[in-house]
Amino acid sequence: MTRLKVDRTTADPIFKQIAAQLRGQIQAGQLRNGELIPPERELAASLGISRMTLRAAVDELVREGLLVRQSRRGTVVSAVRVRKTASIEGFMSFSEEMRLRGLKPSSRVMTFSDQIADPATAAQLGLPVGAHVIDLTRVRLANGEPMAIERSHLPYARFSRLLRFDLARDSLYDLLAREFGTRPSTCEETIEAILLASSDAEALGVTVGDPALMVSRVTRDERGSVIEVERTIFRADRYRMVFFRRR
Amino acid sequence: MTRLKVDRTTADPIFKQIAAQLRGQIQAGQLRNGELIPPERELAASLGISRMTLRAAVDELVREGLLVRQSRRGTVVSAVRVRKTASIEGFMSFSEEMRLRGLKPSSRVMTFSDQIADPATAAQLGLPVGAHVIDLTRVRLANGEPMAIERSHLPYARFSRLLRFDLARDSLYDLLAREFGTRPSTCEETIEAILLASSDAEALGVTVGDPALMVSRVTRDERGSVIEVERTIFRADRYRMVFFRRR
DNA sequence: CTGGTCATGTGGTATAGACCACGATTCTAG
DNA sequence: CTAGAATCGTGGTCTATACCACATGACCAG
Repeated sequence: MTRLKVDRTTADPIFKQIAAQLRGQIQAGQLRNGELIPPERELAASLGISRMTLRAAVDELVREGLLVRQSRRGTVVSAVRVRKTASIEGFMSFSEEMRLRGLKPSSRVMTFSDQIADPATAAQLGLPVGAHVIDLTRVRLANGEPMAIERSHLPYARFSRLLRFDLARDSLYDLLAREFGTRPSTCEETIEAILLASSDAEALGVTVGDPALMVSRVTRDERGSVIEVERTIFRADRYRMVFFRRR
Repeated sequence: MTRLKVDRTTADPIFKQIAAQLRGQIQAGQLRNGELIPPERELAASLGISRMTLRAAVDELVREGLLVRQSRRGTVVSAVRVRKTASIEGFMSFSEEMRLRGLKPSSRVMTFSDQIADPATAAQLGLPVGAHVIDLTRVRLANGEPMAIERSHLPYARFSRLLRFDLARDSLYDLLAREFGTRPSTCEETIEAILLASSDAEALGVTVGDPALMVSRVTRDERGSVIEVERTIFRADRYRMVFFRRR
């Protein structure tokens, strides 16, 4: 285990510094899988910090799954969960996900206008019946190949300015962050298997009756307001979802 | 906010007691969405506990998303995420999930024997080629209706005793815990959409060519050893997956 | 060699106190 | 009345210390 350093001059909390260094050493393989890290008291003393501070750092990595505490034995490195599973935590937009996989995302815009919301969508958005919404329907491509059909609805009152932008080029989440200072914070997803209807199959360039994954998502900002309701249909032959889960 | 209680006679840690009570009050709606809870110092003093202990409790609920800390302002209730989404965190066996939904799980055992593992399964289990595995294939029912076909493989060397039990009645995870002291700790899941082949469709009592969700799972214990490789096929018309995600 | 006993060391929990940064509030000078 | 200054209160961080339960390994009696 390489020597860790504490910098008391920065604003960065000590426990975050330690956590970052430990994380780096684990991910770089300097700390090997199954290896015991030094006891908390010893490690804290050698760093000149309190044991409680060190524990805060270790806690972080335990939550991330990189370390596992074994009561009365020690704390071991658990890097089982390497980089294989990318879409682990949090959630991502199509653009973000494709970039993470090393693919180039793009879009073909099918619909981009404001409309009267159907009652179900309005309810999901937390809007009154008859409210205006932005309807953005895009075929999403990765390296030029159709992967999914994504239909998003956003409250018009809040995001009407969005209609000025080119959603074929820009990422929706990027635009929301840049132009509105809005960041997705939580979402609720429903995943089901469907058969492709003819229009969707055509847009994706596959056969009618092929299977597909349908992911419905309600996205909220930090304050809990719904910012987007989205339904994406993924080609089953090109897309699968991978999760890493703990309990 | 209802008065909280601390019991210093139980083995249950104080911070967990407080966390459980706060969680209950939020979920019961006694603490309303957006409401500020009392300042940490004040609440800790009124409970006769240290501020750090109270913070440990609050930390738990913050991680669960039930509370949100706002620096220099206070801590607010954020119960957007009500109980609607059950299958949120961690992962569950079929039995556990159905019970949580208020349905009665049962099984029809199709295969339950030891076999030579095919190479791919052996690799996933971390066993050498040609190793013995237990093959457990069951039709899973909820309230008597077929919901899924689940095929599990477990290392024979470790779990051979399992073959003595009745897997039509018992939950696999329950047995692993009770008889082997083994608890699933992490898993990696892959979700895809497929079309049902004739044999699977027949077992589920649906039509060939219907869509289905296929969930492949590699489950590990606390020490990172693979304990089970499982592939479950769910009827699309009766099953969807729901996730709550944060980022 | 065997079985039990006991000391040691580990993470788990709890405490009381301290200082910081900064938003909100109150006070004060003009 | 207003603008700026001072204060207060909040969560965020850090410290030093204490005790607990129990896994482990050393030790000892037989």
